[in-house]
Amino acid sequence: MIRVWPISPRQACLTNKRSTLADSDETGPEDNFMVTPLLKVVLTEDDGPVRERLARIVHEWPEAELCAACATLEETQAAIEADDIDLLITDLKLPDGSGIEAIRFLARRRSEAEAIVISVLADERSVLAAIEAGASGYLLKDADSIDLIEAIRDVMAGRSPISSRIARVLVRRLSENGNTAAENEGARPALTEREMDILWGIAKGFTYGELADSLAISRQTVPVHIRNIYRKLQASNRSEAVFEAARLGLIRL
Amino acid sequence: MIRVWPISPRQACLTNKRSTLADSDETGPEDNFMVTPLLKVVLTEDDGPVRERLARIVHEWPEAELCAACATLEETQAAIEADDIDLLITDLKLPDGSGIEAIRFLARRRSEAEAIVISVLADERSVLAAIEAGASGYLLKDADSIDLIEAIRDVMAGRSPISSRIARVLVRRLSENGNTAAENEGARPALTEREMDILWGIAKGFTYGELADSLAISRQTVPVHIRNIYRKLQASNRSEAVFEAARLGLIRL
DNA sequence: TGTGGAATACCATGATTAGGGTATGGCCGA
DNA sequence: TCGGCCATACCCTAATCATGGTATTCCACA
Repeated sequence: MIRVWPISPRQACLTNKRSTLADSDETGPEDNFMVTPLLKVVLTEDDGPVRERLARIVHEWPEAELCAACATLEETQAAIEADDIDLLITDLKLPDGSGIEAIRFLARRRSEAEAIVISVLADERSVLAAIEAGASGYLLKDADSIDLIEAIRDVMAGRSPISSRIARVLVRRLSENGNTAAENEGARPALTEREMDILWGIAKGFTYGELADSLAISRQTVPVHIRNIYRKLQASNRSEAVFEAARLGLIRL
Repeated sequence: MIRVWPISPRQACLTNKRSTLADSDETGPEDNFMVTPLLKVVLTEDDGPVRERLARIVHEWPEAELCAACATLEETQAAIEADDIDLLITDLKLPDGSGIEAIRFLARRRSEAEAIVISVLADERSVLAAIEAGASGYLLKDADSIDLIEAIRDVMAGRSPISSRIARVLVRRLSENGNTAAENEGARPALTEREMDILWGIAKGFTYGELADSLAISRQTVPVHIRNIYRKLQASNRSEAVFEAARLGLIRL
């Protein structure tokens, strides 16, 4: 079965050139439309009734083809192996492992496929692990009524359907980065330009002589700068200075 | 005017301990409710008609008090100064600056206040800057119809109302972290436990003698491990080894 | 069951480098 | 004019690097 399907940003991005996609489409003046096979979906959920309910939603949606409805990690991996799927919708708590492993498995096989998590878990570890594994969507099961089709449309269009409670975890994580960076900014000792040059050389393992040559200064001047760096970083030798500098973000790694 | 208001996780978190938080799931016993004044809101939006529309929504909502409806950054900062507000709803593009500055300003004055961005901007820089400045919500203006009240409820309950297109930016950023970490995992040389001990000591600036003492091994053994570390990290001295180790994420800073 | 390899540990020495101290002078902005 | 930054110079001690070795344990593979 073949259907007309609007090009998603994701798809356009994934094949190489947009022109390839556009050229293969002869259905009309709108080159935003192309002939696309059904979206191949695998659904994983260990709870039978819930799985049935979700499966029915996907199944009744004419734009997708439900390749498999799995209850375990093993089944899911088999389903991913068996078929080049476009989307995995998975629970996290599975009897034989975590849905995160399924997402990783999918990412390795088909990096262009998408994954949506549907789970009751909202703790930071689960959420971040799922995102880092490659999930693009994360819906909380306790939501009054998950609009699964809306979520699928979102994710295939390059957006991320995420419950607001889950989103808070992401926001907190990212804002922490900002805060710590900003805090360190204040506590960061001010090194002079020359000292930064020297610091870089130290990190790269240069000796006094190499440092002097590369900066075109006297060999005897180098250790003076180095000692000033030690004082400012409260270090007493090179490796400690590099460690402190890295910790304070003075050196970009 | 005084109203009964459920404790938000945010508020619970600020008052004291996490236990309060866990118990505060909506319909619990009476001590989950407290007497609270109206939510004090400042709204900033440079486009007049849009501002009027949003202001009316907030104004007509009985649970909030609209302290000010501003068109510029300056007005916003003045409004924040004038009143201990609970929530800032702001656009990013303002005639005299960025709404991000308003968020930063608010974070400095009242760190417990929340901020929601409503903007047409969806680029990574704007989104991440807003989040790092302290925004908890980010709604895209092109959304068909923003449910502002729902967003306010979300954010005051410790959730993060975020448009799915914006969420994708956050997801991408966080999953990149995961990927680079995972990639480095592969390229990362495998140091033995002993070598990691030694590496730590090096980073802290220990000498051979201190290293030997702290690990209870012979002074002569230390340089052997160190040379092995150099070989594995392709370094030729201590500082370079620390630098490489930090770069590869072998050392948590 | 044996055997190779890796990791760990120990020993020794000469050449090189780093670290600490102290001193002097030029330059520039407050 | 003073202080901070940069640069230069010398000397001495301590530490490191690159070499040589040898021995033990443990694990994987044949």
